[in-house]
Amino acid sequence: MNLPLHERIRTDIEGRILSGALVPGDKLPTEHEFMAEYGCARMTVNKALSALATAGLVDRRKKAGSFVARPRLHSMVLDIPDLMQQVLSRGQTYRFTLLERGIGRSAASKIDGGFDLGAGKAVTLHGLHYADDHPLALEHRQISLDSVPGAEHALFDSEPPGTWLLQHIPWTEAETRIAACAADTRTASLLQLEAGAPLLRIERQTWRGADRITVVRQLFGADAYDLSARFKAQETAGR
Amino acid sequence: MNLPLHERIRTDIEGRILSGALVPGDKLPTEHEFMAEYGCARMTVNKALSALATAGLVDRRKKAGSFVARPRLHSMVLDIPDLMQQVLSRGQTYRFTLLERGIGRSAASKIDGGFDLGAGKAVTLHGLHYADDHPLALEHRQISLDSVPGAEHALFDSEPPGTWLLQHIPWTEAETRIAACAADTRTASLLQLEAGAPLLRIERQTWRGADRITVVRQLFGADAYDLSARFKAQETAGR
DNA sequence: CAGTGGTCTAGACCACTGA
DNA sequence: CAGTGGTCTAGACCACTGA
Repeated sequence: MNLPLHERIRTDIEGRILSGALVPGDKLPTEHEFMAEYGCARMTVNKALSALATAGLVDRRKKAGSFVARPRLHSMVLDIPDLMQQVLSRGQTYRFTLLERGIGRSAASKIDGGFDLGAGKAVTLHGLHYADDHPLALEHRQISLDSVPGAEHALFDSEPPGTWLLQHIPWTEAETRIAACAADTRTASLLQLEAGAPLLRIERQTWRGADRITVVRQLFGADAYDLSARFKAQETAGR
Repeated sequence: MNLPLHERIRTDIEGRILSGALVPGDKLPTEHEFMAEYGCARMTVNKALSALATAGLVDRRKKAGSFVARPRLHSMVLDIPDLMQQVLSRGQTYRFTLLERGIGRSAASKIDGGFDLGAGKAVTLHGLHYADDHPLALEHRQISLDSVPGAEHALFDSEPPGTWLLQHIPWTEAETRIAACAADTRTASLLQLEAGAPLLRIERQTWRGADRITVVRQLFGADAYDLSARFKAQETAGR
């Protein structure tokens, strides 16, 4: 427990805020006052306060000073591990089966839900994820061949398309939508459920810079999956 | 567009990584080499590289140097706006109706799903969120009276419990689970759906430090709600 | 105008860890 | 052992913005 000084200053101030000794809106001492309090250079105080500002715990305004920020509660970190990894880490066997595969204009077999690969050519894939030989999720995916030419001849037999993509094309941005829906008869039979059974639907589009990489929709049986997210309040409130 | 120097160095290096000019595993120049390249002090280079390390784009190892990090893809930022705010921002009217309210040991009417307020006393609330007088979500919530004594006499008529809590007890940590389920007959009738209709189920527990604040389960009709998350790849990969 | 934070410098000492 | 990043100092100049 021999933290650097700027970390100790940071956690010290953080403690005053989280304990409620300082409440949102309260003014913090100035950097010069902290310098005197901790007997250190201003850069060291600045590093601690800047980190707290980046973390969203503190608002800093020139001339006015630094203030305890009002909590922002509009985002949380959602853990979405790779499906194959997650199944394996539970000690189950994992398998992916490709049901269907086609190549064409991406608009032709568009995945509904508002996501869109644009006008170029794309590979369209339908497949099933299995955990311990029980169907876990039905996947419908398009991969842009403009952005990922290598997808044209990839087999997707040993690893599922999502895992393959991660290793070939790191993405820089993704958008995810999560909803519930009822299974149609075809989906129900593939997932070994009854028609109308509730499904968790996850749709995601990913980009690399301005290039659209892939659009995917995954359907999970209600008992098969849940998402879990753990969030420490201000750590991602930076923007 | 007159960024400070450390920001320009940062975005410059970031550009080399995102464009693919530098790939994961590549060694970056040392701080001294960057000093020469940009003609600045080492602290300025250090600030840029430290920010990239915090963002997860770069791994830094003493003696060895700085390297382009392998992408980590296991978390994304999920926007979960306040329900009342979201309804109002769509231009709809919002209303919350309390159906039931009780006080007792929190264990007695525990919300299933693994979340738990512990042994203390708690207020239990059942209520309905309405958008434009149409039921949007059924909420079942417990609030710890040890952590939030003021909840005992709060009315929850003008604002829903979640909004009330945000303004009284800022939380520091939350865990969320998301799943699909089928509506039982009582839930279906309250949400004006048919029994067995698919629902999106969101369960959340929040803490303030070590204190458990609240456990909530919200059930949304499949058409009524979806979650959306947008994620820029490495920005939250800090941990 | 004057106080505040934002940035930058040119050094310094050190811990760590790979060669 | 030697190179690297981690930290810290004691200054400096400046832009911003509230009084």
